[in-house]
Amino acid sequence: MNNNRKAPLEICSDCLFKSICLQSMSEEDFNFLYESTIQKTYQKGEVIFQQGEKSPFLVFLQKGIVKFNYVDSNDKNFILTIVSAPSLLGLANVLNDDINLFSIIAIEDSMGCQIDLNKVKVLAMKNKNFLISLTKLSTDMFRNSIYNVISLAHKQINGRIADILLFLARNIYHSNTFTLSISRQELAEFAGCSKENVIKSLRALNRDDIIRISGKEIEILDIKKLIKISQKG
Amino acid sequence: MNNNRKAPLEICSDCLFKSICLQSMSEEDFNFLYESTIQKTYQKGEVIFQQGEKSPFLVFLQKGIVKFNYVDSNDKNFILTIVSAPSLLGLANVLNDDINLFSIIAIEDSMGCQIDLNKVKVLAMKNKNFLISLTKLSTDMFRNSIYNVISLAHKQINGRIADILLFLARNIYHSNTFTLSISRQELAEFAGCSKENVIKSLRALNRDDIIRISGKEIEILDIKKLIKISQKG
DNA sequence: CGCGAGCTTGACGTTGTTCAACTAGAGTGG
DNA sequence: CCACTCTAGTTGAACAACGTCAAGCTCGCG
Repeated sequence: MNNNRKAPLEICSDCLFKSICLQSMSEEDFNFLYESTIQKTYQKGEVIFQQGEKSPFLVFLQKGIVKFNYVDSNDKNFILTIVSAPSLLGLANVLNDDINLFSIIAIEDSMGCQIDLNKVKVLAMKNKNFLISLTKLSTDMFRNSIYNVISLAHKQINGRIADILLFLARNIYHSNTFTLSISRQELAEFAGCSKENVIKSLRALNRDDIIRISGKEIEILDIKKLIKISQKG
Repeated sequence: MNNNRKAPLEICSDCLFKSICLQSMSEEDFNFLYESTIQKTYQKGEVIFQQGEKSPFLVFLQKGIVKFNYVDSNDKNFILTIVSAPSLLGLANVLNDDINLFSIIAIEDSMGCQIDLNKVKVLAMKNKNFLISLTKLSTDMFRNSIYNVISLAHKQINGRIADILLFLARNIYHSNTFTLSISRQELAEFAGCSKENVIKSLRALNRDDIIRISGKEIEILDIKKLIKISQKG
């Protein structure tokens, strides 16, 4: 497999994950972790973690964008959140070694390193600063998810679409102009509504000169109005 | 203040929090924590953690039921979840010492012990097993919140009310017959809809002999049908 | 060129909100 | 003891929001 190789040290020399690790562990411990690390590329649509299965690794996403996708008992898809590199994926399973609650799927061609979960556990037990770092990452996720609950549960479509656009601009694309990595259908799965209503909401924002859309190209023209719509719900 | 006293060791002898702590720390360490612990009673409606403030303590809820309440910028209330004793409250702030994201408010007369957060941190740094226990509790919360997101975001009212009734019966009251601790309005804040629709949904379930309601008394008669409604959405 | 997937639009029915009116029970003061 | 008031609960009607459906469109690709 050409998308699956041992991470060569040279390109790892400026690896963010390495530098984060070295803040809380010795070079020796990092090399112990690094030994069994596998660099992988993921094409758009490829599943990194499969809902319902166990995964004996974490993935440090070096490049790309992924969605957290939950499929319910009626085979409906829900996007719980979208995450861009750099990010450590799979943490929800570090301490409880349960099956994956949801899938993580690339929505852009991505690259990441599979890190042996057992070794992570060994190091976390051995090194409290590393454990604290992991725990912080994990609780951050919880905090973020609360805002998602509130947005989804209690705003109507325009407010939710505004939320999502702001989220994408701020947290994923880091720009007010971006090319959407997901379809209208997936936007609907994120917003918790039908794709038709996503379209109508986007059109209305376009008509009112708050955003400019052209296919998957989106530009936020008036971020203050967008924030107002988000807050009003 | 008569609702605020040093926890006397005698009634603490069969304390669940103590026995949990002693699984991962020495008696000496527990006494260090215990020294500054204050036992408090909270009346129904009393705020235990205030959204927007910092709280230099955790609370181990020994008795009672509380709601996690978020107030948004439009002064609307949202109940994020309901938790019953025994439970450790305030954990979201252990590692990130930010302000409280939401309030925690008693919905039944309750009793809990305030535990000094700084001492918890000292012990968590010193004792990795304790830190792991705390982290597990914290990630459990995250996992549970995912199901909440899905229910709230993507089900219609009957499904959400069914979810809430099942949640209350299983996780809070531990019985299919219970006396609601919250008003219809609060149920609406939990379900993310208007109180009128909560009432109509409850009436319909009552009419179909799936539940029996009389004021705040609720009895689940046909749990299988209720589960079916919950799954159907 | 023609196919297919994703996108878009409008019509229509369903679901949920808002509003206003009414009821029941609890507390208060004369 | 009776008004009076306050709050929570309830009901129905009008209206708005949203989902579904069916049809047509666009664009990339073979």
